[in-house]
Amino acid sequence: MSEFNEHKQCGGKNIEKVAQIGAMMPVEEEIYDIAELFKVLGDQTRVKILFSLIRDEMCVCDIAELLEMTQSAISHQLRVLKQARLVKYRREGKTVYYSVSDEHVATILSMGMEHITE
Amino acid sequence: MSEFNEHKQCGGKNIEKVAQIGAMMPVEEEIYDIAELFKVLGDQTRVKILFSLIRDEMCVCDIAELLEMTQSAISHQLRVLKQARLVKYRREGKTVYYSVSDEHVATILSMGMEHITE
DNA sequence: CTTTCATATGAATGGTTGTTCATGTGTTTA
DNA sequence: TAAACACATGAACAACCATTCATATGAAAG
Repeated sequence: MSEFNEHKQCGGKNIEKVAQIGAMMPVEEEIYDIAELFKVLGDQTRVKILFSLIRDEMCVCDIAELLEMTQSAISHQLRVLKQARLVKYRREGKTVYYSVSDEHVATILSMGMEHITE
Repeated sequence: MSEFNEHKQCGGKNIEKVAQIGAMMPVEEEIYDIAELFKVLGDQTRVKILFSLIRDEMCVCDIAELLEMTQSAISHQLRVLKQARLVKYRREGKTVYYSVSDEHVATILSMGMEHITE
């Protein structure tokens, strides 16, 4: 029990436990992808954009007006969200309408909302 | 002199829609907190730590050994996770054991895992 | 008390990132 | 055709961040 859990210069005797938990760890690529996903969600502007698009699709300049930011800044962030497959778009003439890629996005955001309100 | 009204046609047509969606937006403080939460989750090292602690509590040097990183780096990241209330700790002599603060953490991580595997 | 061990922390640094500015692309209209 | 419009994009810059290094707590053992 505890006599096999003693430390010796930081890391001598918990080899079993470390190996066991290490075996359950997702592979490096999955870790990378998950961190990248949350990194994309870790920005106020992008969170605001997603909360907007959850309600209804919107064109770029309407998002810019809503968030009181430049069209360029919004466009840059939409690119990041698009690359993370969090939003999709459709073209209608000069206008491009963005929307969340699926209902999964709303779920993740509401999980975040739940965590901060407790 | 609104620099946000540069796009005349687009901004003019959708005033109602913009106002409507703006009214449904979470307040600034909630947006900030949600973005901060995801920012904490947006790092490979912290994701690995959380995936480890989901299985069982662990002391700092075991985490360092598992992830093949220095004790200092792990300690710094545990501080970030602790401030975000994602992990808790208990002291036992010289050793400090960390664990996830609640089962909510596993839910958020599995949501991320779901999104990247499609 | 002194030493050793586990962990915490401050400072420095190299790398990353969000916004701005200027410009480019593609579409519609005059 | 040319002009106007909606959006995209490259470069630059300041702000931020994760790790390293050195050092500081704090607890148990000698």
